[in-house]
Amino acid sequence: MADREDTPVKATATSARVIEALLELESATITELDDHLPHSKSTIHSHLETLEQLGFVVRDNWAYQVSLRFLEIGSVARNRYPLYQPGVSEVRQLATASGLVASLVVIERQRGICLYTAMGKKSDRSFGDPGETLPLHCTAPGKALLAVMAPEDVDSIIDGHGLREYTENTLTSRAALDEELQDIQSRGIAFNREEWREDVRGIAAAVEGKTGSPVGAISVRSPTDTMSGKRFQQDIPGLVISSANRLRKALRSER
Amino acid sequence: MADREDTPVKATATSARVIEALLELESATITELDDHLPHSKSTIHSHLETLEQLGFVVRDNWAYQVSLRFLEIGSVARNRYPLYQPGVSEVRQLATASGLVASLVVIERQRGICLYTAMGKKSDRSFGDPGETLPLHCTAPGKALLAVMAPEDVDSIIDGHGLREYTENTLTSRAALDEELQDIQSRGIAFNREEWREDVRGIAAAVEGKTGSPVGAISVRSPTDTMSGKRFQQDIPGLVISSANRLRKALRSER
DNA sequence: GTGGGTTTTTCGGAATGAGGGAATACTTCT
DNA sequence: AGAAGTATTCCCTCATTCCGAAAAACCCAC
Repeated sequence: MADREDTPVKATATSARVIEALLELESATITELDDHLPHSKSTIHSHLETLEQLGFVVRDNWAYQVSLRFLEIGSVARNRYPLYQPGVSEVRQLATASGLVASLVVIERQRGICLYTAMGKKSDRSFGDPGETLPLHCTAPGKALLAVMAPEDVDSIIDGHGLREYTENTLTSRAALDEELQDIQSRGIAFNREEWREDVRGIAAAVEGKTGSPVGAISVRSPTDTMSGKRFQQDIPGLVISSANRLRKALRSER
Repeated sequence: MADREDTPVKATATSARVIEALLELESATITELDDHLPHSKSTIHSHLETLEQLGFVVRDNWAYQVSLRFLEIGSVARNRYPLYQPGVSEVRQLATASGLVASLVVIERQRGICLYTAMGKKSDRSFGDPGETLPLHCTAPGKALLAVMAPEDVDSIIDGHGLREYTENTLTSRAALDEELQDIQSRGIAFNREEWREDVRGIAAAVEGKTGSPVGAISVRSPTDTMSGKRFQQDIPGLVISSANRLRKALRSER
């Protein structure tokens, strides 16, 4: 979220700010938006009316909200990923086999983004909604993806986002991260030991395209008590690796 | 898609047109967009650069595409619906029990919109993506919703959209539709007998809020050969009705 | 019903920014 | 290297965005 004032088309940026404010407030009136935005009420009113006519915003009396149009467009964006269709069934199977939360993650706009999440028996759905972003340097799928990326791309991402410390386990030095990525690269699997959130461990494997560039990662996560010992070191990693292998094969046969 | 030239903020409408063109073309260059849009290349370039900076569009060299940001925002829009969370598990259960495709549908912007779709054993995923719109007058969930709406709202929807004929079974006269809605209202269940697409039958029940206004519908659909006779008349309708009842109860206990 | 407080919507005017066309930079193929 | 096609920049003009204030709509209590 750097400077967003230098866009060529300012009015579109204003509309985007209105949408963003609607996201934060869930549902808002014009006066509420007026408090959260550096614009006059009449301006906000114009943009809301425009966005409503275009179908991006719905109003219930005086409460404005973002519409499901975003979901429709988002579905198109998601279906574009060749990983998606074969990934869904693979993630479901992985969730069932492990009993944990399994996700499909891709990289877009230098961020990790969740495409799909399936839940196993003993999992609570705390996060992992489609479209949700997750940091790359301190999650299992994020690190798995970084490990197969071109070094210059990794540099540009780390330079842009830094290595924010989420927990005491977060790797915050570039050297430590590089060493870890080397490790992940040689083993073909990435671990997250409560580096992002307390009491959440994760395991992930990246899936590369034919050029070696990453197309996504498949991952599972769970509270620490269900992810420790041999289960964390061998059993679950085995499931993840074979899922990733099946996915690679499915992708290769498709195109 | 009526006149969209009279929006207060024209630049936002232009950006929306660019996004829409990107949806149709899946992925496009500036010159391709130039052919599909009544704007100069420099204008299109400005809007694409703006949309990219705002995160709504991504580019891979010269191919522009809509981004997963829409999915993220769409998720927020979807989670706003109180029907969604309890509906997902109900739809899954219904899909498993029936072996067919089950969906959760709501009304927004005078259209039926699919919130979630689950698939049973013998179902192919031909349509039903989240965010997908479906006509109201010739689908089971659509008719179920119309049947519990206030008459004036039904009028305004029919007036706005008409009764387009999709197949020879589509109800195209207002009188026939009204009679059908009456029927649905008294039975509490709606049927679609290939009125929208050939060889697709559907069954749905609406879920009303405390004020009687509809909050959504739960439905199943399948090719005709698996939906006929007693199965179509009794077995599946029974499953749908009990699902809807459980959903009503779940909604009532939540708030 | 009637009226006050609140919120939305309309209206005009001034400054700015959107948009078109042509020129330039870039990439890719021959 | 040259050519063809593409993206990007530049500049100028007219339309438009944006604001502030006034008007209208709405909700509440009385």
